[in-house]
Amino acid sequence: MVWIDVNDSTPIYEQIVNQFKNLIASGVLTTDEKIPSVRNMAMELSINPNTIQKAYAELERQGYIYTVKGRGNFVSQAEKLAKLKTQEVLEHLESVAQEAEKSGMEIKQLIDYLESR
Amino acid sequence: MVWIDVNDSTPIYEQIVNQFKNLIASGVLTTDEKIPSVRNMAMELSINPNTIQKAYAELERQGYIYTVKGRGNFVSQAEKLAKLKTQEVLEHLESVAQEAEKSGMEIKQLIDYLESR
Amino acid sequence: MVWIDVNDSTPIYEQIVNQFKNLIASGVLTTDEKIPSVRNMAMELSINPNTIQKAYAELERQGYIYTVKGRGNFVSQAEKLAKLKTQEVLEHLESVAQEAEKSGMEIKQLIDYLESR
Amino acid sequence: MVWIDVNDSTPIYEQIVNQFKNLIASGVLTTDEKIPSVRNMAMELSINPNTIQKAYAELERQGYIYTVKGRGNFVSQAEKLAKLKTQEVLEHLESVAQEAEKSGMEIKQLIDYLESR
DNA sequence: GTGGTCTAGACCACC
DNA sequence: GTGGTCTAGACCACG
Repeated sequence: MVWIDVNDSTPIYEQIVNQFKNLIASGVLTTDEKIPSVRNMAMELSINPNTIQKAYAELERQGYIYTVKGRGNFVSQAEKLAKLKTQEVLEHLESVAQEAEKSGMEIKQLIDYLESR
Repeated sequence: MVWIDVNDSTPIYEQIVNQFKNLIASGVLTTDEKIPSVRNMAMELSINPNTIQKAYAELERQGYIYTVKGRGNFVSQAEKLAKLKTQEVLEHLESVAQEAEKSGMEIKQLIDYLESR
Repeated sequence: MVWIDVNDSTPIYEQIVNQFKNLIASGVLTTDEKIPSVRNMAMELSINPNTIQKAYAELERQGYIYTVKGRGNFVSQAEKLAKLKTQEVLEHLESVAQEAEKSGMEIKQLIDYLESR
Repeated sequence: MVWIDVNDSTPIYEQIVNQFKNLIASGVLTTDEKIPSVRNMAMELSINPNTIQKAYAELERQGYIYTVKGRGNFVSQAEKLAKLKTQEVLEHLESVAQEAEKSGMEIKQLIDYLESR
């Protein structure tokens, strides 16, 4: 369900965070569903438990999951989260749009690219 | 012409690189134009010359400027570079598009956003 | 495994880069093998860590190694790199060939030299 | 007869030295022929006379030209110089050969390349 | 004055 | 522990 790419320069914990956000936003993980424990996840990916811990803490901070001590980590209300993620993607899109403008491109070029994909 | 944002977590040298790439791509800096010397730039921004050095080395590596020892740094053929930068922006756009798909969004949402800007 | 020659006018970081490229191309270092950490290398050669850093950054840029933050630097797919290095050597050979022609020599002289080595 | 390439990272004075060495070795310039004065050369190439001075000094040091105060600079015995240059080229070839061996290549590959040019 | 390299020492993010 | 960035200050080659 989740995997890591050591060749990718983005921090491992961040790779994990991103993948969970995608899984939740796309509906693969549903509201109140339990996600793997820190230990299991660490063993499965054979990485340091601290790294998983950090990823889960970040997911909780951003509101994607909630923690119940002694029971595990669970997905928050997924419908709301989909909107959250959508907004985040649009913010990234906004960044690209601004980058394009700063370098003298027209927004139309971006639209053309998306349509021709 | 160029400034740095200490609150921005991206490395200073990278901020400088990006700004020069934009200035060149947008035609503000023209072919063979001299850019500020390492020392002047460092004093103006009150940061260490080594940091500017690193930024300029990266710009040269990416082909945006060329260096003449003892004389300074100069803008490469700007027309070609604009295309280079355009391609780079489209790659960033592609990343966002893939991120959108992974989280269950439709590309149309992105196009809508761009058109309504 | 690696050493530096202070009498050599080529920059220290470049000497290190070249030696690693040779070690990788010749198969002494194999795919995914870990190379010494920046700090260890610096202590062993008793030079500044920044210089090693620069060398490793250059090796990564040229695709010979990849970096995992917090873990270290590792050799990329060595088989492909051997071809890369071969191509580089042939480019150097081409330079010599052109130099020979400019100064009125015959290519045959070069071949004779290589055969009589 | 001689020109400089500012985009080339090799020092200007060295570019001039190399070109004269080639012109002499290939017989374009003959024994005791006068070469342009420092001033003329500097004006023609629109560069600093000091740079030409440095180039001529280097050529004299290597035995390619000799200076007569108040009269100018002249080409040394060209036949000997051709051999000198030949030897230099072979030394460069030797460097490439050693580089090839260090990276696990066969000398035959170099010969093949030269023959197929 | 220009860029290029190196040292010494520090701080941060990541694992 | 790892690599990445930055500062401060120095020396060299080049023009």
